[in-house]
Amino acid sequence: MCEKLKNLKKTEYKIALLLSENGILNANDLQNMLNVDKATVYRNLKSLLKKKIIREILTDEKSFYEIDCNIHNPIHPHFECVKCKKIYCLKPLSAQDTINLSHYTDFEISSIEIIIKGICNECKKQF
Amino acid sequence: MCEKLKNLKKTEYKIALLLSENGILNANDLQNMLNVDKATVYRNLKSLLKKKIIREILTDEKSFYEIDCNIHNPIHPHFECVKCKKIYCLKPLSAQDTINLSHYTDFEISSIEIIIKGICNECKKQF
DNA sequence: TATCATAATGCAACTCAGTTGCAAAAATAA
DNA sequence: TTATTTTTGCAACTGAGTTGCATTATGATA
Repeated sequence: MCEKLKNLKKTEYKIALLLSENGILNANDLQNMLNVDKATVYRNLKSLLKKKIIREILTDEKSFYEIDCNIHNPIHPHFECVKCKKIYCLKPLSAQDTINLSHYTDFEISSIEIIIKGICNECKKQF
Repeated sequence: MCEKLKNLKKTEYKIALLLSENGILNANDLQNMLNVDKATVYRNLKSLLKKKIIREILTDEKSFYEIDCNIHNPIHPHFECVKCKKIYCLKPLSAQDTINLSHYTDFEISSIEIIIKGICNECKKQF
């Protein structure tokens, strides 16, 4: 359990816990699991994002969320299957693969997101 | 001018040209520049995407598009300023920075998108 | 415990990017 | 020219995410 997760409000904490246990989820998943209004889900997701407790992964249609405890869940690329729309978390990049951001001095960088698109193994079999 | 751009339909071609000349644009930009209905813009963008003539960059609120002529516009990371929402094209990764995708054998990869978020120089000055 | 202030929630209405059905217009074929 | 196919405009729709507001829950304070 991450230090970060202490001192959260009730619903924030529940969301953080669900994401810790289930990996990557979208707002609708969370709404169903928590049985609360979608406005409540989105409001809590926003405050968790602001506190940098969760990360957002944008896809074609909706956003997904995952916990941001660097030790337990280091930053990693995501794979989006264009057929089934499922999101897969990929292995974190190895040290030598890590992108060198030091050229980009014109920007104050706060986050990086690598999205790889294609077709997953399951869908490859089916089509 | 890319080979790819030959044999396009009229509106497809106009969009491809605008993107070649202007870099990165969104659907609304294109609608205004072309003076056509937004449905037409989106339909043409979709077919250009399918033909792999343009690339799509997803951001928080809307998508942006850029031409996909590998020589003239190689794949590169994008920077999204969280303040002004502007999208910047960054220098392509150097050879040693290029991500090694060979581990990800469970997936048939078709595209990669690296989005870096933060605050751009302009906004840094202002706030 | 009762009272007050503040924060969190539910609900409904809204926004806005993107999609879709359909009829009209344009392009192409015959 | 006429017939067929493709593209467009329009208007209505979809669905993710937001917002205003009244209600409920929480927490502080006396």
